Amino acid sequence: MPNTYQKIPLPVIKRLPRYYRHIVALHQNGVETISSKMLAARLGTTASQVRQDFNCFGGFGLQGVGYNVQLLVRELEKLLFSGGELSAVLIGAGRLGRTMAHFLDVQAKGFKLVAAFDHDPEVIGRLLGNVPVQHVENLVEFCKEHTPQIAMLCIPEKSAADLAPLLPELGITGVWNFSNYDLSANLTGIAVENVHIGDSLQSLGYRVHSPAE
Amino acid sequence: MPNTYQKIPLPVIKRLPRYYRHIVALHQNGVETISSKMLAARLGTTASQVRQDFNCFGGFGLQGVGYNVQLLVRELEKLLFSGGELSAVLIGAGRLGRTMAHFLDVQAKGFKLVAAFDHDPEVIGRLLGNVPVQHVENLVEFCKEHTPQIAMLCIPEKSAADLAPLLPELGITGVWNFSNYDLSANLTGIAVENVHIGDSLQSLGYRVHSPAE
DNA sequence: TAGATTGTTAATCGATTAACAATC
DNA sequence: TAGATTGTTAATCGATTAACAATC
Repeated sequence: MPNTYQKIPLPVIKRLPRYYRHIVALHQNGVETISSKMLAARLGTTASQVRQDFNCFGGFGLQGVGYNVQLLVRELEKLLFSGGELSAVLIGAGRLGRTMAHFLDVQAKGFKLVAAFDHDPEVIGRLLGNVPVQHVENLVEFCKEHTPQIAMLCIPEKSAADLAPLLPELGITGVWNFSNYDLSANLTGIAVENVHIGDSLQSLGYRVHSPAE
Repeated sequence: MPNTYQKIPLPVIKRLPRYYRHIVALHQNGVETISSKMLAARLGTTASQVRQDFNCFGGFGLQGVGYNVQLLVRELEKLLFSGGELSAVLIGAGRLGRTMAHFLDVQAKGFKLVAAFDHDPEVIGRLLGNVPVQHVENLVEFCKEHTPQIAMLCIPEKSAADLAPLLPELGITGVWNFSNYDLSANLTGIAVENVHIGDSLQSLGYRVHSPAE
């Protein structure tokens, strides 16, 4: 089916988790049907955007009626979680890395921590969940054997820059990047999600300081 | 000077920390001058964008020559850090909260952790840096007395929803929000920076799963 | 002076919002 | 049938990119 495919804009994809959270909440409150207008009001957006977004995936709604909440839950779960559990390796088991690995493993749905790596003897051997931190020199062999899909990068910029070119060879298909190194530009065929908490905080500082608006 | 003011677009503000990082690196490498073209290449963006962005703050460059790196460092530091150190309180001293408070206090420039609050007896009394976790019932009084500027929200969605309307009264001018509750819509006059790590991970999952692109 | 590169205006692109015919 | 609300096309808005005159 060539040319049938329609690219989903990234902004839409990034809104999916938020839709999902709100729809699940509605479902738990026993709401059975919701209009784009009411959903938009909850989310602080416009009814147009809700309809446009849902229609990227092919109209879940019923004209004159609205959206069936249960169906919406199912469709969003299909979008977000079908395809099975994703296995993740942590690279950099410092404080931030350990916290994020715990988050992924325990609080997030659809992900599993399968290994953790560091070069600091202080943290090697330490347990994250039931995964022990290994020396990073084992990383290549581990990936060859277990083919994890996700790499969590919680290492300094310099180390990330060194590691980046290796990622495709390791078979990694998604990177959750907490390092300052900007991966997006340098990788193709690998999904990258950058979480630059330092930048985030700095930009907040600017806005608090600046007289503007 | 009415109407002279020109609003800086949020996307530009969010790029400032990244410019700053790269410019500092150049400065440390002894680079004295850089053109928008070369800087853009480093950043993976366009020369046009670099020039447009810098010109929001009034041309730091010299036609025919480029940008003086040292001057750029100074100007960006003026933008990002002038106005003095910002004091921050942590609300929610769980694992994520403690990690982020540590980051803000120790790794980030221009911020200082001055208090931490929770309601869990398990963590109350515990030290973060040299700040002990207090019971959250002390929050209002603490803010009245010490007027911290930043609140770090590391609490569940429900608690954040309850807390949100209080923030203006507390004199908070910036929120670094790690809760799922979407503050942006509900606050005016307070800068909000949302870090939705759960959403971030979920959207990565979608992109890894989806056949697209 | 000639070459380079900025500051700034104009053109393009994409995302958001509005409008409305289709239809439950 | 009338009212409501979607799916979808059109209009608007803002951000990014391109172009070029100003000027070092």
